[in-house]
Amino acid sequence: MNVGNVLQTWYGKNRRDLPWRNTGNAYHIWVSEIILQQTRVSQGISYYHRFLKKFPRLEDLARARPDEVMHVWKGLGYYSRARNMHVTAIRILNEYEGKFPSGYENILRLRGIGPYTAAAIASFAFNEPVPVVDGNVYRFLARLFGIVHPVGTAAGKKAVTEKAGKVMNRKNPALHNQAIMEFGALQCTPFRPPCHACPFRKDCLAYITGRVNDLPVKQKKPASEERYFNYVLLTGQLDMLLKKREKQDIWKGLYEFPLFESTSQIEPGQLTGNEWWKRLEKRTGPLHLKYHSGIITHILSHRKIRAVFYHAETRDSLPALQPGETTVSVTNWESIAFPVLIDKFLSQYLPLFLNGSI
DNA sequence: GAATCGTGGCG
DNA sequence: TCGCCAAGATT
Repeated sequence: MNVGNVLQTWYGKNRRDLPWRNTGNAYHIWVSEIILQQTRVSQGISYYHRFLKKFPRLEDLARARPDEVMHVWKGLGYYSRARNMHVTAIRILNEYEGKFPSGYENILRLRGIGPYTAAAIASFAFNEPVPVVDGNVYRFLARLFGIVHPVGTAAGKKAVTEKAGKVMNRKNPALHNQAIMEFGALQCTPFRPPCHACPFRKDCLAYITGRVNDLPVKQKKPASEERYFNYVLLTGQLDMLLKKREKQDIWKGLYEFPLFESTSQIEPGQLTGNEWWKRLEKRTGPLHLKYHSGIITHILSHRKIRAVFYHAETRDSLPALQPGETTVSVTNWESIAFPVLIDKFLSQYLPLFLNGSI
C-alpha cells in the first residue's frame, strides 16, 4: 500500500477548515507556523487573526515598534517567537525587498525558523518537496515503523525524517504535508488513539505488536524548580511604575512591576525590612504598604513561580524614571504587554482599588 | 545533548 | 493537584 495515497484520501474526508489553509500567501503561512509552534490550534486561531489585522503585510510588521509586536503576542507564550519574527521581517524587507524568500535552505537561515518551520513554509507556500517533521508526524511515523529513538534525539529525528521523505507524495508536497500532520493530530493522537478506525491498522508496527501506548518514546523531563517573585505595584497618583524585562530569562521583552526575587517564601516584614526595599524608598520616599496578596502560583513548562503582589503608594508622584522603566495610567494598563501572571492580577485587583474597596 | 522558553486544556 | 501535552527553536 502507498502511505501517501492513503493519507491523501483520509485527508479529503477528515480535514479541518483552518484559516491558514485558505491562502498561498507566504507571509500569512509564516505567521501561522510561528504561532503554532508548541501551541494548540484552538489557542492559535484568534492570535492568527489578531496578528494579521494588526500587521496585514510583512512590511507593516517590519516597521512596527518592538512593544507593539509584543503586545499582539501577549498571552501566547514563548515570546522569543515574536521577537524573532520582528527581526526576520526587518531582514526580509531589507534583503528580499519585503518578499518572503522561497527555497528551503534560504528559509532555514532566517531567525526563529528551524527545520520544521522551513519545511512547512517551503512546501505550503512554494510547493517544494521537503518533508515536514513536527510532533504529529514524529508520533505517526514512530508508531507506523516502530521507531524507538526517543523524541528529541538526533538519531530519532534522522530516522523519522528519512521515513517522511520516503512516504512523501512528490506530486503535491503541500497537500501531502498538510495531510500527514493532520493525520497525526486527529487520528494518530498521543492519548488513546482510535486505532480501530485507522486505515494503517494492518501495517502499523506499533499496533501489530501492541506498543501504541509506548511510542513514541519520550525521555522524562527534569523536575520543575520554584522561583519566588515578590512584585510591588507602585502607584503615585494614578500612575504605576513598570520595568521592561531585558535579561536572558522568562518573559524577555514584557513589562513587570519592581521585582524582588527570593530563593524562598518571604513574609511582608522581610520585604519591607530588606535592603532592596530601602533602596526603593530612597527613590520614592516613604511608602505606604496598603495591600499584599496571598501566594499566587503560576506554572510554566519547567518552572513554578510563587508570586506575591504588594501594593505600595508613594506620598506624591512617582520618582524620575531609570533606563528601561516607564509608567502607565491605572486605567490604561491593557495597552502594556504584561505576562499572564500580572495581567490576571491587574484585572482582578485594579477594579477593587479604583472603586475604593481596597 | 541538555536546558530553556509560556500558556491553557485535559484526564 | 499534577503531569502531560501542543504545527519547535535557540543556546
